[in-house]
Amino acid sequence: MSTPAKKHGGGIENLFFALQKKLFDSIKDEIKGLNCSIPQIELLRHLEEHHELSLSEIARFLKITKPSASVMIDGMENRGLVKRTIPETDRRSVVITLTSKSTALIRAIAGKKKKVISVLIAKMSRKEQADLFTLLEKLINEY
Amino acid sequence: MSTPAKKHGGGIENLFFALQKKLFDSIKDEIKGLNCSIPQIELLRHLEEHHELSLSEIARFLKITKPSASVMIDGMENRGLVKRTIPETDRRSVVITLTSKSTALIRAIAGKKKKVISVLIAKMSRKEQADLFTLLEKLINEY
DNA sequence: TATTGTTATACTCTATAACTATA
DNA sequence: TATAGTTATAGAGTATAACAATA
Repeated sequence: MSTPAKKHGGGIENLFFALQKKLFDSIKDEIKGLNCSIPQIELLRHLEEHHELSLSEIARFLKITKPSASVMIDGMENRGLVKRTIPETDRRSVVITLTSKSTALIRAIAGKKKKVISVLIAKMSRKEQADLFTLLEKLINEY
Repeated sequence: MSTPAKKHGGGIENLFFALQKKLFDSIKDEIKGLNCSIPQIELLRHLEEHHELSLSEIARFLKITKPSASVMIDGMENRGLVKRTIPETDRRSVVITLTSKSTALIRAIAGKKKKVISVLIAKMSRKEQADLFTLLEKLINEY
């Protein structure tokens, strides 16, 4: 009983990474056709939560460089997904916000992601689902 | 008690995706400098388990097209990480195998991935770890 | 004809280096 | 001088279309 998980190629870490790959692959399938990369979707979700972010904050959140973030925002701005504003308080900086178009898109994406998870947990009992979420929550909050 | 997880922006699915992002970000940090992308590492791990794979099998596993797989293998072959062989039984196909260099690399990567997980679960009790792994295992095996 | 893989070409994501504008 | 962001350029990863070799 001291080694609870031994499948998927030899260790508990592989269990996590197998799950991670499956989630990743499923999301890719689901969002195909929405014309939005996974980092872009993460950004939209984060913007929905924080309402406005500077370019530096976006780069930090996505763990990419500022030039990369700048280019990404260029593309998203051209597609009408975000808006750049220069605040009067510091005219060097840029504030990025959602648009009505991206607000609608977020709802569509949230639905597709929810679908991935519901398939994933469909065969677990209510009790198992509750236990799993409690443990995942603990894991993430302590990280 | 019917909705066990409500943090991280409003739903149980976000818990999964928050975990997924954290794992992904951590792995990226850990493997920085090894000069290997995450798909390439997944492939090496898969090759270690299956010993040899055709190009089509690789494309299917990574969920990329055959031309993309071909290009990826070009790069990995140039860096001495895989070897192409043409089997006598079907001279259209290609068999990809590991090299001694990549066998060593896999060990290094496995260590780094293990480290990510050990940090992640460090503050959980043995009982919690065991419960979590049992549930994750069930999740993945039923998927 | 069907299958396996490659080549040609193009687009997206990311990086580093050098730059501009503002503080 | 330091900070926030942009532009120029390059490399990796991926795709589609067209191709070659083998079955």
